[in-house]
Parts: sequence; structure tokens; C-alpha cells
Amino acid sequence: MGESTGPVETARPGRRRGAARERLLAAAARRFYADGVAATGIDTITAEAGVAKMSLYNNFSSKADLVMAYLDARHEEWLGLYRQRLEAAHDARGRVLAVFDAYADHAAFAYERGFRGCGLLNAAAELPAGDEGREVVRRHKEEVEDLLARHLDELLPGRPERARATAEHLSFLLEGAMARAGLEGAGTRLERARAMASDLLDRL
Amino acid sequence: MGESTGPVETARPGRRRGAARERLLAAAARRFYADGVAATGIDTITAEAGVAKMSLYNNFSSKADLVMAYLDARHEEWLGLYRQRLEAAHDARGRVLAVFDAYADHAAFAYERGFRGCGLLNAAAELPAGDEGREVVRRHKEEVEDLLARHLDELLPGRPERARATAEHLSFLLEGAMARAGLEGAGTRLERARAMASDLLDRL
DNA sequence: GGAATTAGGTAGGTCAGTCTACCTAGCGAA
DNA sequence: TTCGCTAGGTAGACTGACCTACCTAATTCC
Repeated sequence: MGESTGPVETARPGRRRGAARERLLAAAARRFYADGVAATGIDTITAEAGVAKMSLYNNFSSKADLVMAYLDARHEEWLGLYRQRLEAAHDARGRVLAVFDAYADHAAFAYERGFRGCGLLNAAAELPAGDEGREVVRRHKEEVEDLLARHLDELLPGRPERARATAEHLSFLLEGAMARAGLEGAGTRLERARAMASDLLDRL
Repeated sequence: MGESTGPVETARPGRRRGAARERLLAAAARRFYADGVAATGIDTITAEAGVAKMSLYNNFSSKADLVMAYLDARHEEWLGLYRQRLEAAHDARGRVLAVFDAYADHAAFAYERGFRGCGLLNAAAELPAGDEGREVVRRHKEEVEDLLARHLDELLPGRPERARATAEHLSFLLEGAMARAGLEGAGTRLERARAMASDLLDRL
């Protein structure tokens, strides 16, 4: 992220193979996050990617397919941030807080129209009731809660139910802070949530 | 809410004055919540309201104006649920939990395409970055947190900072549980959040 | 009578998706 | 090493559906 102007490299014909797909995904990520999925048209994406419209349909079967690829990419992106934070953590407590730090890292990105909360949740809000994309987002949130639960199992040996309940509690704090932070366009609420989590771990 | 079929009363000309506006708001509420704001067209709304297209533009200056009215209506609706729960509460603790109950009441509505979380937050996710509607939603969330803070001041006399911090903590729990509940289409997560809040109040 | 509402249509855009016709980078074969 | 093939890329026109917003003329309630 952080690119802020139109076609990033000039769009001259016959560039590297497979480049169109990457450029499309990057452009879609910027526009979907900043303007919303429904509000972003195919032409806007191809123009910003500096790519022909047919390249989109050569790489994705439809806009819905591109949206799914976008959701998968956001999930993978978050996992990347989390793994980085995980390496720096030296105990189970730090590994719990690494989840919060990964969310804060996300908020610290230089989005061109400001921080707007969790891209996955925002996209889910636009998708129709039975859409598969909503399932992807639901599973992402469950995976985050599972990660928390695993680290808490280490902190609470022999008390799996307490670990589960605490993981749910922390995941609510995280999600709630993220929503508020998105409305405010700043990461402050996420810092507060991290502090709450830290307190809560002290009192386990 | 709870109506599930097209035009609710048959659309015969010359009904009660001012009825068009109410019918439009009710129809918009159903469609915006179930299908999303951008995905819902003017014609869909007027058809479902059983009202002429011009009645929309006689009562609202544009679709954006209708969206703003929708946001205000959702805010007022929640306040109504909350006030009802407030009356039934007999102490400060009950008044804190009344906020959680109002959210649960919201989730218990028979939405025609299932529960999809907070309508205000979902709408905000679709609105462009600087849109006034996003401010309306931000203020709504702040008002909920303020309500919690006021009740907590009663429970924590002389400790306003602790009350503020607890209000923020509870509002995160609430918002996070709401987001998860919306993804799952069920209110279970909200019950869990209420239980967490209740525990937290016991340990104040 | 006048205000509100009706059905239906129109204007001007934008949407997703398809198609044609051409171009070039990179690969394997000669 | 050079040649030729092909997969993936290009620009831009085009279709049919849908979008918001506004208009008209007839109708109905107060």
C-alpha cells in the first residue's frame, strides 16, 4: 500500500508476464478499501492498474471473482503482519499481544483516503446475505480467535474453557476497537484495546 | 420491521397524507439493511413501498438524503429499544446491561434476509471517506459509550476515570460481539458479551 | 381549489461483460 | 544463435441492463 497516484508504472504494451494480475489486485485493494466494493467499477480498476480491460477477464472470471481474490489477499496480508509480530514475541503473553499489534500495524498503513477499519468486515457489509465472501470473512475472524485461544492455552494450562472464554473476550475487544478506529480514521482505539488486553492478561 | 412481502398495503391512489414518506423509509430500511445501500436502486425502493417514484423526490431531495434519513431512523430506533429496557432496570448495574439488551433486541428482529449486524456500521462501510453519514455513525457509537459511562459513574462514585475506561471496554465488547453476530446471522455472540459485561461489573 | 399523489416515460450516465484485431516477450526447436 | 510460435498482453468499440433524477398529465383527498 501507500502508492497514491494512478498507473504506477507507465502502461506500455508487452510487459512482464503475469504482471497484469498483480497490478489488478493492487489497484482493486486500494479502490475497494477506500471507496467500497459496489462503488468501484471495473473501468476504474483497470485504469488505475494501467491495464487493459480484457486483462481483468483473462485473469478473473468476473468482478465477483476479483472480490474473492481481494478477500483472500487481505486475509493473507494480515497473517503476514501477525507472523512478523510473532517472531519478535518471546513468551505466550507476547504472542497474545502480537495479535493486537498486527491489527495496529494494519491501521498504521498509509491508506490514500485514511484508515477505514477492517477491509474484510467492510467488504462483508456490502455482500448479499448468502454470499460466499461473507463466509470467508467469518472464517477469518474465527481463525484470529483460534490463534488467541492457542496462546492462552499456554498461559492457562489445564483450563481450556477459561482460555476459550478469554479468547472470545479478547477477540471482541479487538473487533470492537477496530470498528471504532475505522470510524475515527485513527489507530488510538486499538492502542487502548491492547492496553485492556494487557491488563486482562495480568489478572488471569 | 418484520414485514416480509412487497407492498404491504395495496398501492391504491390517494392514501393518507404523509404516508408516502413513512412507507419509503420503511421500505428503504428493509432493502438497505438486507442488500446494502449501493446495491439498492430507487425503483426497487419505490416499488416495495408501493409508491410513485416522484413521491420519493417530493419527500427527499436525493437518494443520499434518503440514506441520511435512514441513518437517523436507525439511531432513533435503537434509542427506543434502549429506553424501553431502561424502564425495566431497577439499579445502575441493570442500566448498564440495558444497553446490551437493546443490542440483543435489535438482533432478535425478524429480518427478511437474516440478522446482519449493526445497520449503521454496515452503511458506514459503504460510504466514501469524508461522507457526513460516517460522522452520524461515529457520533451514534460515541453516544452509546457515553450512556455506559454515565451509568458506570453511578456504580463508581468518585472514580470517573475508571468509569470512562470501563465504558470504553464495554463498548468494544458490544461492538465486537455485534460484528461477529452479524457475520454468523445469530445473536449468540451478543448473549456472550452480555455475560462478559455482567462478570466485569461484578469485579469492579 | 390546491396540494399531494399517481403511473409511466425520458434523459444522460454508468455498469459488467464481450469482442475484435493487433502486438510482443519469452520459450523451444532447428 | 537465430527463428517462429504462442500465451498473455494491448486499445477501444459495443451491448443490454440498470442507475439517478426529473417531467407530465391525470387523479384524489382535504
